[in-house]
Amino acid sequence: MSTIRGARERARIEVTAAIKDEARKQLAAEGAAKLSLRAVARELGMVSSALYRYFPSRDDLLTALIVDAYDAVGEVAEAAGAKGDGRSAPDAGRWTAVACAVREWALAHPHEYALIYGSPVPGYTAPQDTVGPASRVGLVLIGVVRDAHRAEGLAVPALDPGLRPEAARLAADLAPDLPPAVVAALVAAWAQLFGLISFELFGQFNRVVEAREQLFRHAVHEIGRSVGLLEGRVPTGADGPGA
Amino acid sequence: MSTIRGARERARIEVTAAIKDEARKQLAAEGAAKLSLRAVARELGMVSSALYRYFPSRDDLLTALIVDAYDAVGEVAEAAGAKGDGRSAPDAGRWTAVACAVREWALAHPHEYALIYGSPVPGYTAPQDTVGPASRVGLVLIGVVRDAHRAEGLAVPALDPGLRPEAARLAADLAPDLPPAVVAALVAAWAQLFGLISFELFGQFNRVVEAREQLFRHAVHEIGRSVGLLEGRVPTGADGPGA
DNA sequence: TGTACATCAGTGAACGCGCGTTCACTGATGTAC
DNA sequence: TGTACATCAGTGAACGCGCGTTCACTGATGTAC
Repeated sequence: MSTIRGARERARIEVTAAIKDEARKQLAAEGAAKLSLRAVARELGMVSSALYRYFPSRDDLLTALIVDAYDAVGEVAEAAGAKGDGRSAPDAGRWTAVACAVREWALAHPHEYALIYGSPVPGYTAPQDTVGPASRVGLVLIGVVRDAHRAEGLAVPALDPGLRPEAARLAADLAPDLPPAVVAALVAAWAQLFGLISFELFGQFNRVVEAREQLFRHAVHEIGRSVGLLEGRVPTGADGPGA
Repeated sequence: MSTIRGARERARIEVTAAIKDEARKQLAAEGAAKLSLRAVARELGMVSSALYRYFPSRDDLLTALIVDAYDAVGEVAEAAGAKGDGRSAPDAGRWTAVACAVREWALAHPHEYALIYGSPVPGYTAPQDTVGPASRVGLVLIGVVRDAHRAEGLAVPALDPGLRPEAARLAADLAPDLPPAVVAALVAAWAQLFGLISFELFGQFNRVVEAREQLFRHAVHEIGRSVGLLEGRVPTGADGPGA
């Protein structure tokens, strides 16, 4: 029924995809601010007004790209988080695997990464459609920690009393089954993880850091510890004793 | 001698400053990608070609704004780092003070922050002039940790063997007087700190985190611990025992 | 199966806009004698 | 102090460009009888 509805519908799906692909190419070449409907149409051999059959405006095309990007990185994170799923797996390893998967996706798609985790596009405000896809990576991180908690493999971190109400609120919203201290630490960890990726991608590590993957893995491992994940081995080598 | 050289020179300095101020205003209104020489000139009651007496091109104006922004946040960080300077001060407190100062500057100047710590402006490559100013915040953080180290108030963190060569290289480049493990942790901490600020500023915390300053302070305190700074009190409240 | 009509993808011209940069110029400010 | 010349900030017109969006249109694809 809804599978194949005829040439018209199939053509529409294909052309829509072609427009998004070409737009992604231009994103990679010029950045989001310079993404232009006319240039996309030109490259596809269409006339610019034809695109309006597919996207009512430039902003809607941007929104579609943003949703796709969130979904792409979310999928990659979910796949990495699923490997060796369940409580038998070493959770510190899964945590690192998810972080590394996100980083690798970002390195492979720097402009799509910038689109969703960089400075907001001026004059553009993300509509409601983006919030679901935007949360996928976060949910994977929560999932890893939840599994560790269920397996009693979590050392609940200390919680600053001043942060207690906010931590309780965050936990109620995001993961009622986890200790508030863990959820608060998770939210911070989430931001810190993307901070490492953004600094690498946006050039702040240029002429400073060389062994970027190693530094990343090490830092991610430490961040994992900050949310309570117990000692695993860092894949690049052995650990010394902790503080 | 070099102080006052006549009306022409003074006028030049004033007009240059006025151009940068107006450009900063437009940055705040529209973002870096849409910064336009013509709009700046228009707002100043000049003709667009007149700006070429002051900046040889749009990119040079952008560079000047970038340098100014790095200098502004660097100055703020240095001031916060200098308060209670020397080894008698509680270094964890200074660490937090520097981080909070940077965050507050960022909240007050979101577009200037985005200009230097957000996604790179497409088609623009930062010239050499920016590297000095760009390193000021990092140097302040190194300074705080160095003072702690001199006062023997530093718990040198464990170093993953796989990271040892990179850590040694980083230490040689950035702070030969500090243990390599500390320098590697510092570089990661630097990125993580800005990750927290960027997530807040770029909207990732919208509808998620409410008590942002508290979460920030807490996370910064933990990051300070990850580089080896010893227990201080978090200004917002008391700490529980560590892991 | 065949015809009449509806749908809709794509066209091409046009609207009105803003941009960075160049160039020959005017006229005020500064300098040397 | 006064004159001749050099410097240089700012003008105004122009160049060539690209943009998002609208609109009346053509012609192919799909639908109902």
